[in-house]
Amino acid sequence: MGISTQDKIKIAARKIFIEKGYSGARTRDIAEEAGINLALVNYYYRSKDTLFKIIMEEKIDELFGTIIPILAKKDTSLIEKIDEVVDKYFDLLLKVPELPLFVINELRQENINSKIVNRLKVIFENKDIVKYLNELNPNLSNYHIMMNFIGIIIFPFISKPIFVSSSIIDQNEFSALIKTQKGIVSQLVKSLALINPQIK
Amino acid sequence: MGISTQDKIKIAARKIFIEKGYSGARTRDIAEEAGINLALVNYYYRSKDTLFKIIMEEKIDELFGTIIPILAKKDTSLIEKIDEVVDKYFDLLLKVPELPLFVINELRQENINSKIVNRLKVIFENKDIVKYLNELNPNLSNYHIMMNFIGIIIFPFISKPIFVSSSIIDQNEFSALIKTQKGIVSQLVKSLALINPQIK
DNA sequence: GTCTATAGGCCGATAGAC
DNA sequence: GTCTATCGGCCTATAGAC
Repeated sequence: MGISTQDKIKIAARKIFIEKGYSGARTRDIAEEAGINLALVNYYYRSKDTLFKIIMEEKIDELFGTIIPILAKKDTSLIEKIDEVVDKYFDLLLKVPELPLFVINELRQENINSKIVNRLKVIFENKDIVKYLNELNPNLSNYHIMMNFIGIIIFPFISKPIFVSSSIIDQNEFSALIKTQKGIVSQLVKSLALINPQIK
Repeated sequence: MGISTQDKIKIAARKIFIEKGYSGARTRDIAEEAGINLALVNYYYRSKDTLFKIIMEEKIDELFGTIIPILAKKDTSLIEKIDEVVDKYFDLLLKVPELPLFVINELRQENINSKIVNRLKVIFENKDIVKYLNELNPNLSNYHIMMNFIGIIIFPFISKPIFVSSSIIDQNEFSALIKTQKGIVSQLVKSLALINPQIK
């Protein structure tokens, strides 16, 4: 069984939108990448905008959805949760390193609809998650913990373009760096426990 | 003395490019923001592309140039250097929080020219900087130290869109969070010294 | 230097044949 | 469902008047 035309378009759209962003991507790029006729993009998805919103929603779920079921579990310790989240994120981000930068960058533009906003709110205001994360360091606010927790995990992937597109390192060296980075991240997240915002 | 037309265009271009990225920005937006006639953009800067490259170079210097003179100083301790870098970055990024995301995102596209690449290389391969930073943790490679050092400082600003555009927090709350974040970042950078990539 | 007007090309979207 | 052809609009860039 081959892939349906509709799915070919979606697969191509994922690649092109992530690569070039909404305004940099052309429906012609997507059609070419999918190996189908330009008119079919509109036939199946009505407009570039509709297609983009579908991809965006999917990617937000992929990026933030990973974290919910793990952190909300009731029978694991906080340390186990952290290790599992770091594990899962590195698996995901090694496959799609551009994901965090794509999502964050498009969130900044006004392409957002209320559906996406609500999805984010559900994640960040989930009471179980807030409660468990707070155990990490009671001196810090929920947002600080959340911001630093997520930030420490994803920043190696966000900073990738600095090192790779400037040819300071290449793709292979980046992959090697990331293997060590995983251990660093794991320890760094746990060291959030030691931080006291009162002292300097 | 008023501002020259040429400068008005550059000031407007900074704002528009940072807000919308290269492909999302229109020369019409820039002209309107500058309060001048559309044709003058091309009169003074020949093309959108030329103007963009000027802004980009300026912003890369702003973002990465800050770090060089501080880290290369010979008469300050590593801890003093870290504190000064964190200080300077927070001053800068409180004024232009969108700066890191803008630069990194555009680096990812192919808009780069060799001039910019070279500038990055000069920074990341400066022997003094490499030597001093390595004192922080001899168990880690230069790139790991550099990546984590820069990453820890800038990720609060990069993750801003996640929290702000989803209305989880607003601009004022973000500013308040950032004040505490500065202390966290300072301690987090120093805790890189304790990390051992061997253990898990 | 600054304006108006427009060229020229690209892009999203659709009409209509098969 | 898939194609070709094309429309209409927008965007960068420039020609030419002042």
